[in-house]
Amino acid sequence: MPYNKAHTAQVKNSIVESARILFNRHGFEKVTIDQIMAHAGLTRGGFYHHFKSKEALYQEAVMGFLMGRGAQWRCQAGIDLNRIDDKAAINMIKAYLSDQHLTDLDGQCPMIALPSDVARANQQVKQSYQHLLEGMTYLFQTSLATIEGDEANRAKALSLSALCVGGMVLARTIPDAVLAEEIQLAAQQTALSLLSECQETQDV
Amino acid sequence: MPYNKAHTAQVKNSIVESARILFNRHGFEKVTIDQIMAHAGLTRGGFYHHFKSKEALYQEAVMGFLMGRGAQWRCQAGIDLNRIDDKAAINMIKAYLSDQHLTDLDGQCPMIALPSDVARANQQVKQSYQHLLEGMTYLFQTSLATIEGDEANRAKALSLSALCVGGMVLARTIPDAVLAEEIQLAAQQTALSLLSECQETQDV
DNA sequence: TGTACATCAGTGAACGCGCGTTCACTGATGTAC
DNA sequence: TGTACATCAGTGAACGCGCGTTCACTGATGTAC
Repeated sequence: MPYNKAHTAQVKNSIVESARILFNRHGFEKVTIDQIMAHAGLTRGGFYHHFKSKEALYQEAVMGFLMGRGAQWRCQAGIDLNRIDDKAAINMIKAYLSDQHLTDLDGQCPMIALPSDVARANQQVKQSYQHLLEGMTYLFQTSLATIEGDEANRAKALSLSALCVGGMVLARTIPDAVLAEEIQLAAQQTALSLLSECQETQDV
Repeated sequence: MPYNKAHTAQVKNSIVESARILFNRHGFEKVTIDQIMAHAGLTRGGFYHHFKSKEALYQEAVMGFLMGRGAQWRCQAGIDLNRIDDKAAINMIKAYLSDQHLTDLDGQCPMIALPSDVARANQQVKQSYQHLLEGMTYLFQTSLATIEGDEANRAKALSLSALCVGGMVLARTIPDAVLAEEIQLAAQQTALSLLSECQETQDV
């Protein structure tokens, strides 16, 4: 009997994590299996012991963010998915639309790093992407509900997601760093004012 | 003397237009020069009489949208860049965040169709992308200025751009059509309410 | 008006490289006895 | 405790295909005379 399951799982996980980082940086097409395996300290051939194809890995890499690097990210931002309070939305907006998130290409949310790549990938990859969006929207919606009750928050939660992702996608893509900073800050400011609107409603 | 300049320009333009459509649909990497030339009714070899490389074409394809398909798009939306009035922002939001724009993969704004592709392309391509964003932001900012004067509109104009692009990028990428529709409508609703905020301010 | 000709857009075969995938093999692991 | 062995993760060479780019050639164009 060779190698225990823990070892196999660990190796597989390190391939997924390497892939996630490299896809984030260079996109799905431009990253080769060689590069991914080398990044994980392995060689090409072993790849197909762990994955059916390159695209199967893609799906796992996008999906893996939520529980892997994303969990770490949420922790730093002071967000606990099991206890979403009125501060969760504010924390999310500030952390998502931050300089640090914009600069950290490796750890960036795949919704920012890979939108047009995913739009052309297979159904499973898109599904993973959708899970990320649903997670973010759920967080906003639940957090908003603690402030002003349930109704009419759905649209606001979706808009906050769009503002977060849109602001960061644009900031990441345009070459002028000053303009990038400006749009990221503007989006943050508008998102926060959409939140405080709610609190005012509550106060009245 | 072979062929006049008008003919050459026309052929070049049809290659750029074919490229724009195919890039929009399948992304930069997945489209081959063969496919582009065939779409334009030509064969492979002639390509290098018109462009230095595939990436040079990419830049022209993104850039070309503003004056080509984009001009047509603005016209349908009732927007005249030479006369930006208070209705321009409303028209833009309604047309940009519309079902028609979401469905029309070929004619879609490259800011939606190609964000993560462009983020990894060369400086010129990114510059073209930035021009598109600047054009949109300029429209919002100028339109807002007719409502409530100049100050503090910059941030709002940038946020509207982020909301428009973000809403459409997400709607385009997620596989659930119902959710896609929902986010597109939510973003539109929020964008329009950001505008009417301004008008209320003006009334006071 | 008609003909020779210079130009260069357009053609399609060929080149060369890179990458996803396959495959025969090696050798580390841990169980069986 | 020690040894033989079955398993399969990991290796690296090889395959085959596709694509960006090059190149020698063709032939349509429109000027020159």
